[in-house]
Amino acid sequence: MGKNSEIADIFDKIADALEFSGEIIFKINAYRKAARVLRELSEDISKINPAGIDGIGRGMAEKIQEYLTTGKIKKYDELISDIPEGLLELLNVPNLGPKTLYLVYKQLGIKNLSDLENAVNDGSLAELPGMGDKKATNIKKGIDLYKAGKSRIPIGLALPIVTEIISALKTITNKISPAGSLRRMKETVGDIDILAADEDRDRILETFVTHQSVKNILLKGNTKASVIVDFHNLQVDLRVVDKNCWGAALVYFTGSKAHNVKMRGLAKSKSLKINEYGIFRGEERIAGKTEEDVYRTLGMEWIPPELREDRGEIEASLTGKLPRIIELVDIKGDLHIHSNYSDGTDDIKTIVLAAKSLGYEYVGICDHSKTSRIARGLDIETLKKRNAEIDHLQTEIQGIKILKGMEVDILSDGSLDYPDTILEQLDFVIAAVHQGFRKNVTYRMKKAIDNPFVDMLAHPSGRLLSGREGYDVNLEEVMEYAAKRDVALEINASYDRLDLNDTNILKAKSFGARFVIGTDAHNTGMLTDMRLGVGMARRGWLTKKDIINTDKWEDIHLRRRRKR
DNA sequence: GCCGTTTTCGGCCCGACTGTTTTCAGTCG
Repeated sequence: MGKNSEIADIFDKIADALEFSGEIIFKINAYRKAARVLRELSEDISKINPAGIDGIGRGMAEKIQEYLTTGKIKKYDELISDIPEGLLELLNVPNLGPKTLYLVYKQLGIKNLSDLENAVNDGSLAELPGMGDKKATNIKKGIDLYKAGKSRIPIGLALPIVTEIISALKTITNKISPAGSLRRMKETVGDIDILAADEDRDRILETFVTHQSVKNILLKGNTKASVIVDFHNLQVDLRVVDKNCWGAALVYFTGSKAHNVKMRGLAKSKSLKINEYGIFRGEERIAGKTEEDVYRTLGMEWIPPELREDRGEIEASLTGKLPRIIELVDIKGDLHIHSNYSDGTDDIKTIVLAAKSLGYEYVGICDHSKTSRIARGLDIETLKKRNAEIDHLQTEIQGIKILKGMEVDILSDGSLDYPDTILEQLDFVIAAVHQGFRKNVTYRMKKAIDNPFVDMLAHPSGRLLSGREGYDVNLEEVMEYAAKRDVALEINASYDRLDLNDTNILKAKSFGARFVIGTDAHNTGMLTDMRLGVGMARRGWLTKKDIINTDKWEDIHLRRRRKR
């Protein structure tokens, strides 16, 4: 939705500028809310009357109209006129907020990231009023996270733009696929690789570099082109190969590097040579048309891209012991969805119908508990009201089971946010840490796991791909504890979380843990993030059996159903 | 800046944590 997100971006930038200038927080929040509303709007804002939408008042409606007619918003231009360009970008540095940014700007004249780094390193930042060594150290950490996060973006953000480009190219050729880390479903991606096979290379390359998302062309030759797209300044490389080389090229460009190195070594041990054009015995090309062909020639089964990290997949393939990893179609329901009873956007009925249209057999409504005030957590009365609504709705809607779940906060002493008598009335409980990230998290999580009504543990590490460190927790200890007590570990499929990630999944699996994949969706559009969670599970070598929401609801071996 | 309307003004965004402080400010979710 082009205009919607363009205007939303400007509103967010206005909010940043206001925050920097010390404006009252309510005005800032009004802009942020309007931005969010615009992003989540299903209609094109240029086609409807913005007045009347919740969160868009007269002022916002006027600014929207102004943008639609003139292409700019005067208020924004005025606000940023005396702020150095790029300065507000530093608000994305974790641990550096608007107040501190204003302080270092006024006192030290800091205008960009390298200024900031210098001020941290030479100690001048630490000497400012209200600052100190620890704050400076935290900002330094923030700078490191910021830099690391900037070079790669979450796969969930990259997928839509890649899908868009690929579908544009599909009008020309059917032989086209993402490659690289995107195809392997890594949690973040740097550059994007796309592979195509076509006779008419010029036409496909030309279509690619003239795609509407392309901001500038880095290079364009006979077989490949590189561009920067107008989305997080992402670099996208397209390579076009001969149809006969498709399989070999796809293996080569999918990687990983470690996987390819081992494959080449294997080929060499059989007196063969493997490259992006095929497998060769001397001068003779003996394979390369399909991926299956390539692997078979080396005595292997085809290996799913998500496993190609040299974590034992080549050995397993050679001995016919590759696991049959989970697929998206195996998922029978989503158990982590927020309704508008807490901080979700959609009402329960909308969610249920969306879940049904995805083919799910059951859907778990899963709102925040009362202590998560900012997320509009439910007090007990509201919870009862919500549950009654679910009961009523179930009489109305057939063909999908609606489950009463809650994402219940683990409090600072490790107790849960509702008494057991309330937890008992729910179909399932996902326990979650939402505050006190540095405070006895290991102890608190274990204590929560001890509660017989806790069935699952939400986003166990707590890290965000956008740059928040996870909880201060001994994750292995918690995962092993949960595995022994039959509490399922969540693979949170929200694009910024992907938590547990692949390495943690592999570790947890070694403890015999069971898993649940949930989207943590806050609107129905986010339900499709399930594919990201499944991707993570596949990277963690999980099969259908490892994941509880691949079973029918009645058959799920739920913690609370155990004999106690 | 938005919202409701018993109020066209006065609420709204609250609590935890950290680090700097000695009573609080900044950041985060």
